[in-house]
Amino acid sequence: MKQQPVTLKDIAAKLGVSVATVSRALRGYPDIRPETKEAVLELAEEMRYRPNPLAMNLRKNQSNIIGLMIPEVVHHFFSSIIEGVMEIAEEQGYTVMICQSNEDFERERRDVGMLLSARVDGLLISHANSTTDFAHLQEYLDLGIPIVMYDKVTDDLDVSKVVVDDYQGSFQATEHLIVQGCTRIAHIRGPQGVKNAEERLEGYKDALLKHHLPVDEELIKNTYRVDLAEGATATSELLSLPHPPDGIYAVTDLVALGVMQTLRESGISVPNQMAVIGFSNWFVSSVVDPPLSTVHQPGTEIGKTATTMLINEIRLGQADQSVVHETRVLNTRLVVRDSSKRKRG
Amino acid sequence: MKQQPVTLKDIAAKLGVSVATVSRALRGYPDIRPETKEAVLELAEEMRYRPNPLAMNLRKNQSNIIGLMIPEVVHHFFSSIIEGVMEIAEEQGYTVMICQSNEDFERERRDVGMLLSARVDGLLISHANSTTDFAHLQEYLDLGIPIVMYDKVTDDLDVSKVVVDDYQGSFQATEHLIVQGCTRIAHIRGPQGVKNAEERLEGYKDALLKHHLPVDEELIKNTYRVDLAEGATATSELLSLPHPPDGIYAVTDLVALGVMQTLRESGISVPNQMAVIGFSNWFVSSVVDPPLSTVHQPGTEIGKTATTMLINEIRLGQADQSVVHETRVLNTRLVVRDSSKRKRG
DNA sequence: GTGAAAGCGCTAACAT
DNA sequence: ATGTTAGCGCTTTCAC
Repeated sequence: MKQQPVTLKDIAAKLGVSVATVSRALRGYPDIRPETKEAVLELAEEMRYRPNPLAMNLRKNQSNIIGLMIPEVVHHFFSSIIEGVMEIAEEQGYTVMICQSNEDFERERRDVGMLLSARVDGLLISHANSTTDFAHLQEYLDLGIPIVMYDKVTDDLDVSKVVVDDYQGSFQATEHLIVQGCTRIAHIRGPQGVKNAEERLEGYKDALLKHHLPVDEELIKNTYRVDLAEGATATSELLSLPHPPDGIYAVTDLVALGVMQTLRESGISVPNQMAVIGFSNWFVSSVVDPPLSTVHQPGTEIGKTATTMLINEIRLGQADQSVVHETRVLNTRLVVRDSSKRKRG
Repeated sequence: MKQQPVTLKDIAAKLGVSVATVSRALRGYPDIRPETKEAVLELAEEMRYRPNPLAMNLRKNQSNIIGLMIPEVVHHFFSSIIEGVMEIAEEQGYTVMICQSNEDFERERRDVGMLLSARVDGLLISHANSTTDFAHLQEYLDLGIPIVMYDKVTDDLDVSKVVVDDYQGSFQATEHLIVQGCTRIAHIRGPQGVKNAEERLEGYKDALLKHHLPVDEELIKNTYRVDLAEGATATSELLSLPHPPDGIYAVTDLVALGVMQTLRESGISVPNQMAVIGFSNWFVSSVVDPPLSTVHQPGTEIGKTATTMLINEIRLGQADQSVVHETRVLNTRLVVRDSSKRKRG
């Protein structure tokens, strides 16, 4: 009932030649008689021969699989990264094995181990917010398996990295609010110890300093899960301050949406009473009312760049050549929409 | 520099036993001396042995890989399906290889072939809107590789399927608008020949008929790419009708968002002048203003169900047992938000 | 120019 | 209870 896939042996048998000859013909090996080659190619085509990657890879001791650790699949920013990764991987003959950490360190460690067991040739990872110990990744490096970190990276590991310029993006977002006339700008920040959250905080502070505005710790709110609800809570707290802000810069669009919902419920008009800006440029930001200003992070580009770098390192490693790690910083782009656009005067 | 992964041979050598013994100890084979077993287990742990799946799979002639064809990765509905698929796959020891068809038939055919070459044990597919020829899938069936279709399915193939009850969801959405007092309800429909688009159209028509409302072809608009812009265009056309509708039911939320944008620009108030409802329940629908009523499609459940069914068929096939194909219809759920909620009276 | 044989890491008869 | 052998499909010496 279930027909077996065609193997080299099948072709060899039908042609009365050896398996080796068929193999050589198929991979365009030089020392082969043209007629033989042609006969093989023709029969292979006719029998719909497909090389068995498991056998090939076992032989070469490689899998042609790239592991991708991603915090959340259902998330515009991350799914656009996946898209970029897949595009390059497919183009280069690699397949992608995706695992979702859900921002959970234990799960990350388990899945990273699973990918190692699956013999991935390289790993792309944005680590969970809760990750502080990188021993599970060091294990890869000890085995000579390259890692490229993207988005959430750490200085603790000597690997190549792809990040966006969080500091610059954050600086621009804050400065934009200042230019719009805001003088008390709150920042709802990301989790402590997470690099890009820290950089965004720095960019925010430096923009204030540049414009001789005070950095008021009262106006800096923390998040932990970085979600809608935390944006809402932080906003309520900010509104109940004796001297509330006139602008809010949220660490990510989702949080900014929570901000906007609470403002709407509180009858505060955006942008005139309160200017709002987010970070990431999710699709949803463009369709809410008022459309949310934000900082665009080039998700697909991050995915493409990281994958290109990783495959490059994989190939260098296979050729026993030395690799030089590098950190690529991609530019963000300020996207001004109505939520921060004050009328002139 | 690059240390080789530990193999059974390494363990056997260190322990002075044969490879077979080590293999047996590791897989809990009965006929083995407790001391031997313990020694093996201990050393394997110490040496951080990980079985090479390529070797095991080559032996068993299976890959433990599930192929997943998905129209678009960056799409809330589809990424939640991916999440469901990954959850079950990981739980069952399978890995997922994802390919994106981008609604392009040629790309779908190519990628389906690539997955076949990668020797996937089974295939999950939502076919592209443009797919009418299913020979590339029949090839799987001929090879005894199970397929489960989800979301976009066809009657042309004898395989298991997972769909949502588009007809019922559509009927409910339309009836809801009628109950809210709409008497001229437009439908912006999905592409011709695509099954779920046709079913939604039927549900719409039948709801009108049930309530003795005429089906006016003028009020049925087509889409091809099913995007924001088409929703906007269709709305403009509907508004310029001599007798415009008082409710719009769009085939999917994205289209409904285009509808809402155009209505806002035209100064038409939602829901009172025009009630709007979409389909799919994207995350974005809950955060727009007014929040968009819609029909929830359980994406994660679709992914989980389809994967469970597929793995089941894979295992039955491996055990040479017969499989019975079935079609699972998951219920949709009407989500009423402000875009369709008319004031009483 | 082509065949024979070894081996990638593992499992499963078949021996002992 | 353990070792020996063969083989999964493929590539790559080494012969001839």
